[in-house]
Amino acid sequence: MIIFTAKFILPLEMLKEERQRTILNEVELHNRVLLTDIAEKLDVSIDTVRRDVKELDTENRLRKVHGGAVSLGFSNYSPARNNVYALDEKIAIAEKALSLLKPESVILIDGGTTCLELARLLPPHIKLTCFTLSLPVAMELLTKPNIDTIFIGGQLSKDAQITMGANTIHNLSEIKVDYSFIGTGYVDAAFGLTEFDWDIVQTKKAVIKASKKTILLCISEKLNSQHRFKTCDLNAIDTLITELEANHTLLANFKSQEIQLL
Amino acid sequence: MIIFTAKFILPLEMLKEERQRTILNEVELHNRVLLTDIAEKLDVSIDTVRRDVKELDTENRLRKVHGGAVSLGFSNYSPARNNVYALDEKIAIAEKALSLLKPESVILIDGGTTCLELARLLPPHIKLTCFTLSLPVAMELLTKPNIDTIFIGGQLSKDAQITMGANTIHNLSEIKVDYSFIGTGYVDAAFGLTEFDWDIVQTKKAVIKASKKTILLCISEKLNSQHRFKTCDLNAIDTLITELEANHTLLANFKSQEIQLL
DNA sequence: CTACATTTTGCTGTTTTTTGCTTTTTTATG
DNA sequence: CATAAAAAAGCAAAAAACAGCAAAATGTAG
Repeated sequence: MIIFTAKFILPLEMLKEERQRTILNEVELHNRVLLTDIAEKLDVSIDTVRRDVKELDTENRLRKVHGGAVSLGFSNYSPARNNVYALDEKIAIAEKALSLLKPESVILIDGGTTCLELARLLPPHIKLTCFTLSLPVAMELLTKPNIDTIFIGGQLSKDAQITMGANTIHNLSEIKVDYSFIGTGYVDAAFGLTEFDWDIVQTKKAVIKASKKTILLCISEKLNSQHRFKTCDLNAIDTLITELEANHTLLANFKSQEIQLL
Repeated sequence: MIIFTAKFILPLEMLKEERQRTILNEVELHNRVLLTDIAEKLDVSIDTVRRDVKELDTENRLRKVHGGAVSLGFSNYSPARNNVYALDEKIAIAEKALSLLKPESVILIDGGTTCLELARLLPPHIKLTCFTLSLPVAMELLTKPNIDTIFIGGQLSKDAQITMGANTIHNLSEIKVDYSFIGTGYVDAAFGLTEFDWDIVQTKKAVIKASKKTILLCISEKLNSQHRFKTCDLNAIDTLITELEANHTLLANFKSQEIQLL
């Protein structure tokens, strides 16, 4: 494609102010800009744009990066803070899950941040017998006075901080819980639950087998994604809890199945 | 003046920041990613992804592993040990215990603050297979790259933060380790090791039975004290480690026995 | 209106960063 | 120990940033 640019046809001389305003707008709209794009769009040299962006950077109105600029909120993170990804969504899911809990029942809580959130939010008065294979979940459950915690032994995975492997699977084969709350790496209406890791899949299979009912906790962002190893089909799951309303568009694919949406 | 500008079909350029943000999202969403997957998804070379992940790793925003990256997740657990009683003594004991460790051996580490200190001080390079029934010890062992950790399952005690009970004892009956490092509530040259709690005694008995050699870690303050339930006689112990010199007066009673003092 | 200082802008190298490629080394795994 | 995959190291091309300079625009004062 060839663009003909007649420079003198543009009589509107832009003030520096206006230019910078435009750049800021662009950044706030798209979270990022390329210097070259701006230069072309405003028909000024790349150097001018660079100088503008540099100024805006020193004024802390955006952050200049190699090749462009990004909005300040874009890369904001606090390393010290307890930064769980999508924490609000996970809390919403955990709260829905809580409504399923019947006192005196025997449940199993899987690893992962969503399940950990469920463990955190368990009310102190509720009486439960709770199995888990996640170290952080177990730590959390110890703080609940009325929960009897049983840890499923086995080889510990440094990444997932859960026990897995043959011994764990064998131990799981000897129990049967009323409900298990599990997470998954990926879920798809057609392909079911999948994982990145083969060992995790084996463990999750054993968990599902050890459960009368299985409840999947899953933020909507994971819906319609898949990976290498398959845990189970979707119909092995009894209830799917996301942070969305049950009739949300994104859940349409999952609605037809014999699965309870929450 | 007329300017002819030949505009190329840009392959939608991505800023480095955007790429890294995408990688972080993926990691936080699924807990782990493959470098190759990311490279394909973002349509950049594997080297670029590797460099990005390396940067993010040094910034402590994820952990780089062979072939991919994993989320830091909840691994930033550091149980405060500000208020550990007699910490210096316990560190001294743990350091002596370290000298007993042979690479590639299979050991068991009990619960209690002294044993936890031993776990903390394990050097990162040493290769060990390590059993434990203590939640805090297990958490600590997860941070050691070359230690294979196996958690002995069972019912969790809220006080001691270890598994115990029939299931734990049964699980212990099926293993045999080279060394076990145990603590005790009370120890006396004549009465042996005793505890306040009956269940703990049963568990410790099972631990000793599962060990070729048993090493008792014990601060001198506990010497010559006793309580209600008996774990074992002193001669069931192979090595006694205190913070004292082996020829200290307080250890006189223990010297006569067929027990190694350290 | 002119003379002159100041700011802005675009242009010219030069330097730095980024990125993909190749080769070598290391690591994982059977 | 052999094989394959991944990481590391080094290199070169391309893009971007930078520094300096000069033309143009703007402002100011006489």
